[in-house]
Amino acid sequence: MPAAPSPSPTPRTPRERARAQTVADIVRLGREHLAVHGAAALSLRAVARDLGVVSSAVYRYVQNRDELLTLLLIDAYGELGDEVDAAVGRVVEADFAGRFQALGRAVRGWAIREPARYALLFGSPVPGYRAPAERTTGPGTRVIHALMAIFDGAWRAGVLRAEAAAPAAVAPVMPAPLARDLKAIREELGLAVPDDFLARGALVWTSLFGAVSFEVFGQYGEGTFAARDELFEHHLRVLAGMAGLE
Amino acid sequence: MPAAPSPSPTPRTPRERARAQTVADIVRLGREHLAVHGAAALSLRAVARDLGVVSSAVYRYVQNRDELLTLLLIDAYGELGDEVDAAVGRVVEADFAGRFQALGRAVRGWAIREPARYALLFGSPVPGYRAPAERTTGPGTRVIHALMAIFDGAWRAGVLRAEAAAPAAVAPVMPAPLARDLKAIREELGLAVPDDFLARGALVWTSLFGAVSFEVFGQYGEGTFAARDELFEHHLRVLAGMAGLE
DNA sequence: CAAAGTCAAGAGCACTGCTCTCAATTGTTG
DNA sequence: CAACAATTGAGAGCAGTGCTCTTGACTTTG
Repeated sequence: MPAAPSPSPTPRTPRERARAQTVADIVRLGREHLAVHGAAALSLRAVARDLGVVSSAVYRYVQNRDELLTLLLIDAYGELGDEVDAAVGRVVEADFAGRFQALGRAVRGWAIREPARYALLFGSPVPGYRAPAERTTGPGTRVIHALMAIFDGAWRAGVLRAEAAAPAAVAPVMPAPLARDLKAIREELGLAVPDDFLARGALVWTSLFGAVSFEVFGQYGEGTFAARDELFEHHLRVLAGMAGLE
Repeated sequence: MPAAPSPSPTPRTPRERARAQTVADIVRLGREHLAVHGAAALSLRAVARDLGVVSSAVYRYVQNRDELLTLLLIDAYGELGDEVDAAVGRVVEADFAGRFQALGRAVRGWAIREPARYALLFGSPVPGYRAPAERTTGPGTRVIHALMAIFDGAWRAGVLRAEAAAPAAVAPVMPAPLARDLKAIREELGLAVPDDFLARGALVWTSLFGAVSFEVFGQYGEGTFAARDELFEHHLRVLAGMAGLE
């Protein structure tokens, strides 16, 4: 049973230390392969070769290819979350629009710098691979939490434009099932923003990643949109306005 | 040289007819495999087995795995484009908001019904595979063209809310490089909508696919948003408002 | 110091994409 | 209609993949 012992937060024995180091090396090499060749081309044998070890040996440290993918998933979520948090933290707390822009730029910057890892997180799911929710939901929700914290802070500060949320006939009332979802989310995250802003926040969230994905995955046509930076900045402004910021 | 003769719009000789039929069978089987197992798991050998033929035989009809992917790409783009066109056409031409909603619902409906094929079109690119632009841009631009036609029609009809495009300080002036891109797009598609609406149309485009991708790729959390239909309808309304429709 | 635990290596299975050769079939043409 | 040529399918084979199992050696621990 080569499975790693579950309760090993800090390696104590020298053996555990060596083992943790080897696993870390495997993740590092896997990250490099992932960045260069993409997720579907991630090969345990190639990692083993780079590690200077025969292929079967890595199965001592990693259960299978899927578990390595999970480790890389967590690793990538962590790095993205760190960069987003750092970027947001660099803007003064009261500047909600500025924080939102910083978040958006951080996501886009990381995605462009790490297209393969971004694809692993937000692209089409790897066939046959199902991310274990209990290990990935935590790191995977940091960005949306940061985004919602900005919107919620703006609401509490009273700087969300009420007119933005319900201009003209844009349904100010939520259907019951959706209102239930929004209520659960608001309670779980300890938010105060009302339904329409919350739902708009979700749309801003998906729209942000939609714009980034289009750029990273090459969905924009060849000739169209050479001014990617300016286009994204424009989108950020419009999205901020859609959320009621600024 | 087993490559198919380029100019073969309509097969004339019996051999060409049989050949075209075999290629069609391969695409059909490939589509089924794609729908069930996903793009990365698409196996020429498996298709050959289903075709009742040895693996090397299919190379007589399809150059390699990548070309089969290209055929499936075109096939999927075509089907999505057909469904979108049909859905839009079912709404009276003057009802621009209705046409937009129909387009959005058609995209989402097809994506949910065909997640693997949707992932092939709009998910992370298949590693090592580069879609040949000369064969895929045509079928691949039908949705955005349909979307832009709706916005342009609304503009020409004078029903785009001008206030939506430039509320308060939301940059009414475009940076020069972006303005150049927008000008080129407007001229190529024969549009009349001004810059800000055009850029917002692009954002609506990416946002629509962002929302659909989140849903299809399972990016929403487990418990969150059980009311997917209502959420999407809300998003459609907000996006329509963002574009200035309605 | 010996037992227990851990490890790397190698062989092997089933699968993949793809190439090449060879024989047979098939359609076309003199 | 028969001969020819193009086309096709089969099979072997190469290099790669994930993964399992056994074997022998090594390290840590009681």
